[in-house]
Formats: sequence, C-alpha cells, structure tokens
Amino acid sequence: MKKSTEQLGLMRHSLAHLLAAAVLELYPNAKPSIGPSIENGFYYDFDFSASRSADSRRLKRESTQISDKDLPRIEKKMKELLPSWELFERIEVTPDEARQMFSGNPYKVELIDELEKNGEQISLYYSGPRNSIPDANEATKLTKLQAGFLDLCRGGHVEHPSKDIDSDAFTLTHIAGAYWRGDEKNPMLTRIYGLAFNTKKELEEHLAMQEEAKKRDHRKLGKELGLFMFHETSPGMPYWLPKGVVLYNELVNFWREDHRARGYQEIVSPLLNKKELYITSGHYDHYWSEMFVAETGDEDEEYGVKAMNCPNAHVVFASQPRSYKDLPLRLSDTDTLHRHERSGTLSGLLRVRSFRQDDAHIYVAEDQIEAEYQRVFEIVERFYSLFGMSYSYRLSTRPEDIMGNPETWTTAENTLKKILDENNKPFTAGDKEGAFYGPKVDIMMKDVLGREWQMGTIQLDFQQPRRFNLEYTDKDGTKKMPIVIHRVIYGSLERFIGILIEHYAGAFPLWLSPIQIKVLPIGEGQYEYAQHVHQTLKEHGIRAELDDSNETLGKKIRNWKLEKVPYALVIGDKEVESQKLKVESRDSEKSESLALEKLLEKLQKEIANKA
RNA sequence: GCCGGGGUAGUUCAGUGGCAGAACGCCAUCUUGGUAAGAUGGAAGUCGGGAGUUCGAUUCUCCCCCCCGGCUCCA
Repeated sequence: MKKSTEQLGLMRHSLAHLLAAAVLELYPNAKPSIGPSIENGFYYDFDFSASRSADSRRLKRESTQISDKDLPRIEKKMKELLPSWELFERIEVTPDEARQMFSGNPYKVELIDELEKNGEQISLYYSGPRNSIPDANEATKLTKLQAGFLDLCRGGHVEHPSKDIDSDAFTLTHIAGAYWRGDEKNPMLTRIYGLAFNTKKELEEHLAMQEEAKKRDHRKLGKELGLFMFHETSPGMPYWLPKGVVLYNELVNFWREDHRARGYQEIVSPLLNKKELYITSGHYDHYWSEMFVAETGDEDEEYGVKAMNCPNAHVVFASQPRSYKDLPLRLSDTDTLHRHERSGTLSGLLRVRSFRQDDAHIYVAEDQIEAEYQRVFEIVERFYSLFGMSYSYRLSTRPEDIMGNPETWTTAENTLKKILDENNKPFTAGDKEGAFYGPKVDIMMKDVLGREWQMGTIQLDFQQPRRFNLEYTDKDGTKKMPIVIHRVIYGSLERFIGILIEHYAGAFPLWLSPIQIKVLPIGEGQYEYAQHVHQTLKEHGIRAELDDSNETLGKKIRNWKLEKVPYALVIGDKEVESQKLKVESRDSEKSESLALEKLLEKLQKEIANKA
C-alpha cells in the first residue's frame, strides 16, 4: 500500500519527537524547542548550552559540544526507543500546567505563552508504551516519566510509531546552528537534521540520487571543465577562465542581440560613484553597510563601488529632456557589480560578491506598466524555454524596511498581482521579500541540491523616480513622473551560469560549448590533414581543438567525452584518402561521414538554431 | 556574521609527534594506433597562514584566512 505524502509528514514529525526523546536520554540537560517535518525528513532544534551548569569543566565540555560524530549514537538510541513507542496519545492541559511542566525550558514557555495569548488549546503528546500513558495531572508533575516521552505539540503523528515507522528508513544526516525562531538576535540552537522515508529502499534511493546530484554540482564541474575558479585573495569573486568566458560571452551576446531587436538601448556607466548618488537613490540609508567603499586622498570624498545599476540609469534618464514619445525608454546595462555579502552566505557561483546582471531599467508612463510587463514576460519565456529550464514566479511584497508610503506600495502590489492574474501566471507569495523601493515578480529556480534561488526579477518602482525628480513632457505639455521597471532576465550571469552548468551537467548545447568539436588524428600520418581540417573549422568560426597528443585513439576519445565536447572528428588513413570526415556526437552512438563543407554547414546551422 | 565540519602535489584523496604518500594529470622516452585509460622513467609539496608547547610539529594548543553544510541576510 502506498502511503500518502500526508502520512509521510506525520511519520517525519513523529521521528522528530523520537529524536528529541533520544537526545534527552543521552543529554538530559538539553532543552528541546521545536521539531517539524520537512521535505524528505525532519529536524529538531535543541539548546545544549543548558548543561553548562554542570560543575566540572570536563563535563561542561562534553555536554555542550555536539558534532556530527555524535549523530550515530543518537540515531542508535532512536532505534532502541522506537519499538517501545506503541502509540501517540494527546493530553490536553491548561497553560499553567504546561508552564509548570516546562519551567526549565524558556523556549517551550515562550510557545505556551503565545498559544495562551492566541486562545489555543494547549496539548501534549505522549509517545511510548501503551501501559504507561500518564493523565494530565501526572504529566505535569516534574518527575520523569517511567517510560515514553512527552512533548508540547499541536499534533500530527502516526498512530502506532513502532509499527508505522521502518527503523531502517530514517537516518540522521547533519547538524547545523539555527537561531531560535529564525531571529539573529535570539540564541543559536543546535539543529539536528534527519532523512526519513517509508522504506529502506526509498531512503537508499534518495541517498544515491543525492550522490548523483553532487556530480553535477557546478563547483565541481566548473573546476573539471576549466570554466572558473575562486581564490582566497578575493572571496566570493569568481575568476572566469578562458573556457568560461566563451560561455559567458555567448550568453551576453545572445542577450544583446535579442534585446536590441526589442528596442533596448545599452549604456555603460561608472563603477565608482560618490556617496551622494546613493543618498539620492535611497541606497545609502538601506544598503550602504553592504557596499564596498572606495576612499580617495580627500577624506570628504567617499565613493561607493557600484552595487546596483539603477542610480546611474536614472542619471542617464535625467540627463536630457524626455518626451512621452520616448517612452517606454529601455536602458540596459551589464556593468560589474560588487556587494559585500556576508561571508557565510557565499556559495560557488550561486551567491557571489562580484557579478554582472543582464539589467535594464524601463521608464514608462503609468498606463504602460501592464503592456511592458507582458513584453518582459515574453522575454523570460523566450530565454528560459530556450534552455529548457523550469522556473516559477514569486510575487514579493513589501519588506519591513521600505521607502515611500504604504498606499503607493499597496497600489504597486495590486498592480503586479493583477498583471500576473491576467496573464495566467501562477505565482507563489514571497511575503516581505520585495526590494525596499518596490514590490517585484521573481523568477525562481532550484539548484542540483534542491535549494531555491532567485534568478530574474521584474520590479516596479514608484519611489526612485521621485527621488531623482525624473520627468517627461506629456502630450498636453505637462511634466509627468515616469515609473521605473527594473528587470533582469538571467538574473546575475554568474548565478545563471551556475544553474546552467548543473542543468546541462556540463554538456552544453553546441552554441554555448567552449570547445565545439575536437579533431582526433589517429596517428602522425594524419597530422597534416587534421591540421588543415582544424584550421578550416576555426576560420569558419567554429571553436575547434586539435588533439595531436601522443596517445591512443581510445585515450583521445575518453578525453573528448570527459570534456563533454559535443562533436569529435576521427581522422585515420581512410578519412584522409576519402576526404570524408567521421563525425562522432557526444549525444549519440551513431557516427556519420561528411565532407568538410557539409560538416561546416551542419555545425553552423545547429549553432544558429541554438539547438 | 553565527553554529558545525574541513584545508596534505595541478586534481581527487590516504597518512604520521621523528626523511611526505597513492592514483590521475604534467614532462621525457619508447610505442604510430580505429572509438572511454599503451609502456617505462622523471619532475612536482611553505602539509592554508602565523604564534605557542616540544630535543623535534604537517600531526598537539591558540589566533587568523579560505572552503563546505545549515541559520540569518539577500537592493
């Protein structure tokens, strides 16, 4: 019988309780806080610092330090306890009773206080042997239960854990720090993560899948394929290597060509700007602490290293009188940006400190917003479908820290919602995830490890035009303020390429491949002809590489495959004699024999089609 | 930034309080080949950086840097 996802959730949540029970057996002073089920498993957050009161230094050290090495012991304890967990039993108690019971645990008390404030019934869940279910009165006594485990919980468990949970189908995976209630100002708790499935087989399959996924990790492939590197001299700032630059430039060139045809005009603007520019834009108040700052000899002069393109685009807009006839005015740029992201957040190409966006700022009249959004959606679909990538939209609304008045925000948010609805774009809600100057529609994608990333974004901005006093002359001769749409399609080129590498597992389509074809002469006898072929391909704009190494054909084929180059030409005596090239494809077992001109045609056509 | 785990040859990784190891890659020579690793030889290291303990530290201790998994943040 196939269990539903809902039941999987119940099982995972039950395992979180089992984890807490096991931890308390082994670390009686640990304070459990919360432990939900999550995708593929569960976690539970504990405060292990509780045991700091222990007298001896040695004890203190033992009890406060928990690491991966302790997980097997905890997992073993879980498996020991599981058979005795015959059932879960709900016990309802009053807030005071609950507080009494958890008086040593400030986290639980905080939860209880909150439940009480919200007028919710407080419940405990007992799990353990059938014959020692406590009643509410017993439960709240401070004495330890004879058997089983009690936790503050609103419920959602399997009925009979010992029967419903396969003890070979879960495992503890790793530990991590996590702030209590997700707030940095709160103490950091120790989170223990576990995986859980219905069967051992499913667990093993999941683990095997993750191993497979790691092979596609862009950081690993980037190194293997020589695309990019990082160096400790500039953490979070990628070095693009020759092959990576080819890929990078192909993406940018395609973007340029496409956008030029859509009426975008590219600008390039200064990378260093006086602080005053960012004061005008509002970034100084909201963002200065995360910008790199460049100082000059003059101590009154402080420059911010460009971290976003918008202020400079606004300067360009304002640099000359604009007419309604100029709108929508689409200014695009791909200047390098630097942001001082917190060190712990850096992650390969997916989160970096220096990057380029395929950015554009579109100045529109208010009644042009919707039509322009539709045009941007078209670009998104064109680009993402070209790569066969699946993405989702997210509507991000106002964050805590906003610029402008809330009414304007509400208008902007409603405008976006309406556009999404009318265009039949399903979206998820990104509450409080908007930019400080306006709400936005984000394009979300997952990396190979299942982590979600924001790719492109289309933002609506009523605030910055006001701050920059942007205006255009309308039909009737009056001055009006334009509205700005900030938009990126790829997002950052760096992040996009990271995702792209994983998407293709490094085997890029021909037009993006750093090396498109390898020429493989079998022996020295064919070198001359191979060189001719290689040269001709290069002269026709094909990125060809000649492998004239002193290796066997088998080895050359192996290297070709490992480099994930789309095509190879094997050149032996037969080929030299017949002047027909044997074309091998990365993606197919079959080879074909073609004259050089035919091969060129085939490659050029495939490149033009971006197939 | 915070919690936890790491950093040894170009790469992937073993290892040790007493001369630094393997495989692949690289270089040379031999081999001149028909579809995923031909053979032999050679070079290659500040054991992330600094300080300390020690007769002696790559190994133990402390500080710093960088990377990885999370948390938080993400214009």
